[in-house]
Amino acid sequence: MKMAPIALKDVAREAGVSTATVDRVLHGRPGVREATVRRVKDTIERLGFRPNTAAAELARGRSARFGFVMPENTNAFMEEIVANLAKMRPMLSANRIALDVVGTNVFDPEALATTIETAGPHFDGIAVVALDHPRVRASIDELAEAGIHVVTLVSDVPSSRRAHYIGVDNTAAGRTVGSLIGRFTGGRPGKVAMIAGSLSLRDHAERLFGMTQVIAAEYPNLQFLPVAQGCDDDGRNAEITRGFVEQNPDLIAVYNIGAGTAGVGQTLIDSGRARDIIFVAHDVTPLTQRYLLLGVADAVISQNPGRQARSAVRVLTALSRNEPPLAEQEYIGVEIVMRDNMP
Amino acid sequence: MKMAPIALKDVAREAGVSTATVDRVLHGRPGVREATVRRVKDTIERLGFRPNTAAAELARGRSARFGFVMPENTNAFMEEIVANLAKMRPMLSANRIALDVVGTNVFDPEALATTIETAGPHFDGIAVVALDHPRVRASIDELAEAGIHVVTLVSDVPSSRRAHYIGVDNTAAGRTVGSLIGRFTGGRPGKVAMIAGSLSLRDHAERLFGMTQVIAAEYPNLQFLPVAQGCDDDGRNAEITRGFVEQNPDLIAVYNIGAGTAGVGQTLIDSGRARDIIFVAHDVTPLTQRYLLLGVADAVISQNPGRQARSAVRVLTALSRNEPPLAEQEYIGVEIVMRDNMP
DNA sequence: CTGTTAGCGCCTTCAT
DNA sequence: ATGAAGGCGCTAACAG
Repeated sequence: MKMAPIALKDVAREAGVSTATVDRVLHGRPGVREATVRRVKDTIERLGFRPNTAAAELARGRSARFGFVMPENTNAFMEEIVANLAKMRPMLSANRIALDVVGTNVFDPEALATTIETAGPHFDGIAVVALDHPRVRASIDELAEAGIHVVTLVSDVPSSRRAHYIGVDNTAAGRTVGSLIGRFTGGRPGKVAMIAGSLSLRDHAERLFGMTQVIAAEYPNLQFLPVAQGCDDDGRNAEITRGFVEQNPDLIAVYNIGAGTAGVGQTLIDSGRARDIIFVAHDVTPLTQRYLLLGVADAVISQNPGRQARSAVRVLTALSRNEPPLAEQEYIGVEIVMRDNMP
Repeated sequence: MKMAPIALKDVAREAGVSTATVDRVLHGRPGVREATVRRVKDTIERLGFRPNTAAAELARGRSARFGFVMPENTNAFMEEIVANLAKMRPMLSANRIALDVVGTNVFDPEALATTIETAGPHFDGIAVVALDHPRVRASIDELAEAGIHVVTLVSDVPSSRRAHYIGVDNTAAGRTVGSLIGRFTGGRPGKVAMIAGSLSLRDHAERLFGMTQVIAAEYPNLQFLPVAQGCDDDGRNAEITRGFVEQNPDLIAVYNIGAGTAGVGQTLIDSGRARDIIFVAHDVTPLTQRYLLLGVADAVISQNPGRQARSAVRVLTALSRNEPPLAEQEYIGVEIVMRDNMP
């Protein structure tokens, strides 16, 4: 007892019009009398008709190509995103959508903007790991103006015309770290060290802001050491950390805001104080997982790269079909990963 | 300069066979000489052909109907799942897949098993919030035997023939809570109270196990009070909590393993010790969010209901198409939610 | 303004 | 063992 699903032609018959007219009404195309529109809409409503996606896709026969503008000097996190994109390719190509990854120096506004402007027009939509800079913003706006969908990935340019930001709220991430460190130190007094890659990176600055905000307001037992910048480099970070450890016997917590976690971690281990000093870092990698297991790191803040990759593709796909992305589904949260809830 | 994508007919032409033969090879159907199979496969490989999903779906014209066997006396978490399923309906019906929610008493093995056996055959696949009980296991195995895909949701029956479990590792969730409480108490001595709904529920028992395991092994400063069972009921939980608070001036942490969090929370607030006693509960709801904001709750463990709903549908869909679900994408992690990283 | 018609790319009888 | 041909439900070009 399975009845055939309602098709467009059923609506046409019931409404006493042709399928072409129903199609026009369905897509709000002009050239249909108001009265007819109403009648068709009523019929659609009455029959509970939903156009078959597969048929529509096939008939439209259009394909899409999306570009991902990613940093060239890959770190583990970015590599994960790229790897996940690669993993989706077969499935996507079965839906006639193609993905290209374009490498660039995302730290150089000029280079990034040029890449966006040059590569952008080849695509139906692009995802950009963006630096928040006027020059970059202009290039994004220009593309958007030209009808190419732009989404920002991992790092946002809030004031631009990007259609969507896929990534976490870095201030919230920082606040979370602040609370974690505050709670983990349990009221004991001591010094807290923060190591950023570069404070001219929006995400690093925001994380730092959130973290210090919470600690300053709620954990008077903790004192900040001056923020260091290590360019996300293991060597520099190791040196910086060594300085902190040696000069501060009362060092109680370290927050590595960016990459270069190996440099920080190894120095803590070498100092013999790894298990006493609270250490919070970002991104789940084999290294940070090991640190969690060993008790070197106490928590890792993660922004699920796989999910961000899939989300970016979904959003770009939705945009190129003129459908609204489902905000709730695309929300990327700040994830706290500890030893016991590692993926 | 956009070249037409490779279609099945291109493969047919290149291989010197008909489209029907290519189709047979593509789906491993019999009736093709070994040599031909090889030739066609090579051609597919060489051209990088991927069958167009939309066209395949359309031509197959099949539809699917999935059943969700859910608890009848809804709690907020289950309601969220149902609400999310409802939200997906329009999109799914455009893909010719329908969803039915079947209510039942999931705590009564007999009732649950009967529902599974009765409702199951009407569907192409079902998702069950399952109780781990021989009677239930048998009904799942029977359905699976009959070729109906079964996935367990939220609560697993590991030894059954279910094709997939969509939910968190509750032992890991418990261990996470143990670590959180251990860290948050920062070495101070005190008593820890645990309130379960019922220890005959697998998930509650597992959470308790994980939590006590960690605390017993790593936080000798903490002592357990005897586990209470409050049937996930606010009233019972309030009473239980009152007992704990009044009789233990050194109560330092409370873990509510199941639902009925309002009962626990309100009692803590009334006692005036809410901010001093560490309180960890499960599931993000308006209530627990408020508790986090107020400092009544210190952390909430979440198993994203929306994600589980979507995952269940994706997995059932994949199964009914004889495709393997993508394990990585369907992994549901234990999420730690604190005041600063609330969704 | 509205209808006719020819596909989109694959699957599925039915022949051969 | 293989091929020919007719859809699946919707869209778009072209008539009228």
